[in-house]
Amino acid sequence: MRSYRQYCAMAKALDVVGDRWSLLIIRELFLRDGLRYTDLRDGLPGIATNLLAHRLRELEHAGVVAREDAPPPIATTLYHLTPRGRELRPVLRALGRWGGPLLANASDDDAFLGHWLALPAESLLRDRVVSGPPFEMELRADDGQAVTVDVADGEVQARSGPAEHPDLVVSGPHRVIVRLLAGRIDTTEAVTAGLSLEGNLEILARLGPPAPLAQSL
Amino acid sequence: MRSYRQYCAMAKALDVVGDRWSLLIIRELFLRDGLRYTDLRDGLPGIATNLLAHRLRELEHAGVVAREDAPPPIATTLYHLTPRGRELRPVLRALGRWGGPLLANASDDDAFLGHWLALPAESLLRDRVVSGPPFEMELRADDGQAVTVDVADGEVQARSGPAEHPDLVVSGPHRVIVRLLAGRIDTTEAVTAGLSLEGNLEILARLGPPAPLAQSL
DNA sequence: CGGCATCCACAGTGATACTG
DNA sequence: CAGTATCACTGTGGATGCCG
Repeated sequence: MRSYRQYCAMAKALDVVGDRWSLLIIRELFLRDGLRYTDLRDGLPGIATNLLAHRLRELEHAGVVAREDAPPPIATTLYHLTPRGRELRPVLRALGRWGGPLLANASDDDAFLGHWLALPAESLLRDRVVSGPPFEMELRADDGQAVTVDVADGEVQARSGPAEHPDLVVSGPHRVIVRLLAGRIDTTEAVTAGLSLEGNLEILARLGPPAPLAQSL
Repeated sequence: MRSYRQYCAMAKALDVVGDRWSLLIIRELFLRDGLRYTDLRDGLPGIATNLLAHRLRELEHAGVVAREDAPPPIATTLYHLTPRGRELRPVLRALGRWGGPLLANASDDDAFLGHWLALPAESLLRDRVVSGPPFEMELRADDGQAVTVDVADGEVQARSGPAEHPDLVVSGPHRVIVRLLAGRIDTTEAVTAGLSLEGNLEILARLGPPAPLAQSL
């Protein structure tokens, strides 16, 4: 993208991350750091491969992304966020919160990947019982990809991958999972809509209330 | 912009505000709400007029911007942010904070407009003496445009336009003003670099410390 | 003058094919 | 696996024209 050529912090930021696909590439690296080129491509349905290669070079040059020649057993290069790139987290979170309500009128044939569930999980859930025992929840979308949500000490952290000892496993259509996370439906309605809940259901009461914006999901 | 077609809140947000110029148009409406078309164009150096018209229609359709037929004396239409548009504030702030350090290596011929000073003023300044008396500071960049900074009760608010009874007037080259706001230079250095400070200098000590990111300005 | 629409040259984008 | 090459297409920037 050509520069805006404005002495303004926002314009300068957009000069770096305002290109089409750039922030979504960074989203993927946030969700699962240390990705191969093909993993990135698979995580970005719709991107053209030449464009991904071009963006990665731009972001690397801007100091947001770093490539690493993977350690011996693997013969590939891995893409990481630099510390400077990780400072984009507030930008991603603000965008995600603002965009949440727009999911309500999403198209049925929008692409979806299970590891994306980590985003609404972290942005919509709160631990209401700070003194409660830690617990682990596994979200499993229809594509089989699992996300682990760790709740402890008032903090909610989500990461890609299955849980070791989940107290609760939530699996089913991704749109139902997201609406449950947003508090738009309760567990009864979720089960009716095709969700499967296995484990300790009571821990769900500990989560929430969802952020106000989530109400429109 | 064509949609990313991903069931992801970030992608949906970028479908709406990810187009080139869109977030900068919203920046202008944040800084000075109720703008005429030409005011908007003048506040966005480099934009093509047809593109501005196109973006405004898209943003209006998305519910971010609303147009208003101005009240009788004036015969023009004014552009506003809707409540939904004003919810983009966290996005703009996060972007501005991240982009701040990039101003350090800005080009000398980057465009600048005085009312943009409201952005670094709000993002970099803090009122350290919550119990202190309110005061007013006027920033006046080289283009003559003034920004008023109101400090009271631990809050810092900046708005476009001159101050009624400024306790301090800061005028000079915009890059020097920004570096002073960021705490990269002190008043002595600022004056050496061409800044003029008129009024009560001691109130500057009440402002700051600047956010960590600002240190690289 | 404010608020666009039209036109054009060019840069960015997307789909597919191909290569080391 | 990790890209590069090609090419049709679309978006962008700049200039200019139009109309109340």
